[in-house]
Amino acid sequence: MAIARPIDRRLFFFLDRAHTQMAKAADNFLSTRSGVSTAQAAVLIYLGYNDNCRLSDLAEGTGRKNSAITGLVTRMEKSGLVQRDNQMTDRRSKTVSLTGKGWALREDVMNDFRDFNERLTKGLTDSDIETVLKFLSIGPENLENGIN
Amino acid sequence: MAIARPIDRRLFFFLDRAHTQMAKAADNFLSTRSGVSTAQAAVLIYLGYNDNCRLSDLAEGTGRKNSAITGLVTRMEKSGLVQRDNQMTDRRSKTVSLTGKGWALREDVMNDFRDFNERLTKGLTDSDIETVLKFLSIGPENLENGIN
DNA sequence: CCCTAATAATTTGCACGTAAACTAATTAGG
DNA sequence: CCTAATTAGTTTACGTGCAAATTATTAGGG
Repeated sequence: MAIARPIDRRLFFFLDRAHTQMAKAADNFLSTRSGVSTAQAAVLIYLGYNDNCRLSDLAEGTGRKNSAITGLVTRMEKSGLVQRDNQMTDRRSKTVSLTGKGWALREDVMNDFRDFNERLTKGLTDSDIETVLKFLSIGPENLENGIN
Repeated sequence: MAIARPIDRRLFFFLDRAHTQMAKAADNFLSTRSGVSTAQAAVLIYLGYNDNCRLSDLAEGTGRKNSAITGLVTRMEKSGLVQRDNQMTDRRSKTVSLTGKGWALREDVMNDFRDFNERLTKGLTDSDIETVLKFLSIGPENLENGIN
């Protein structure tokens, strides 16, 4: 019943709520501006750096599973932001690339992110930010390994 | 094109990826143990402190909308963890309470969280954790206000 | 007292994620 | 060369969230 550091207890609740609410806030921020979701924004950003990559690369790069990417890319294809193409060298795989519309929207999204990041880091020093980054990046590696 | 602090750029990516992956890790951690999702775990925890509350209170307390709670509670009711009851004083509202099975599972979940928090904070000092908490709690308030 | 406001919960339609099963194409080993 | 394993992508079934519309009940103002 007694817990060594009471701070530990709070951390989960903050994480759970922050996880839901920051995602909501980010989604809200973007959708009232560029009119795109965070998930789709991440795709736009990634493709800007890795245009014409395979679907699997996009999944890997954005931290999603292939099945999630299938639906995501399909929706974005329908709104004319990206396009699928068959790869000649390997007929199993397909590539994704930004359309003109996709490139244009990516510009807006990048600017939105700059604003969003400014709000996000307001009141935090560079050193604080490093700590947060350390925390955020600790999650995936450290947590998954201990479980399997 | 030139960005003042390159650290700002990374923050979004880390946030997006961390958001997805930590939730996944937490879900994984819990489901391979107590066999419950993070969303349902949050309900168990909350009800432990506020048993027999209204559905709206549960929504408020867990940071979700009523419509999300309706489905969540329905699923948990089906697995026998909680139960709905009509409130006599106000026939519009219903209350939720933990069943015996729900109380038992909550115990496990509390222990899982303790372990999870330990992994989560490994390598961070108390001061680091305070910074992270500051960051996590900055989100909701600061972000939403600037938009509306 | 009645008609309108507000409130509690639900329903509907959509976005987004997973896991697991499946199809099709490629690669590796006997 | 042919079969077995692997890989790429999709499909299916489901959990979880939102916003907006709907239903039922309560509360409040004329």
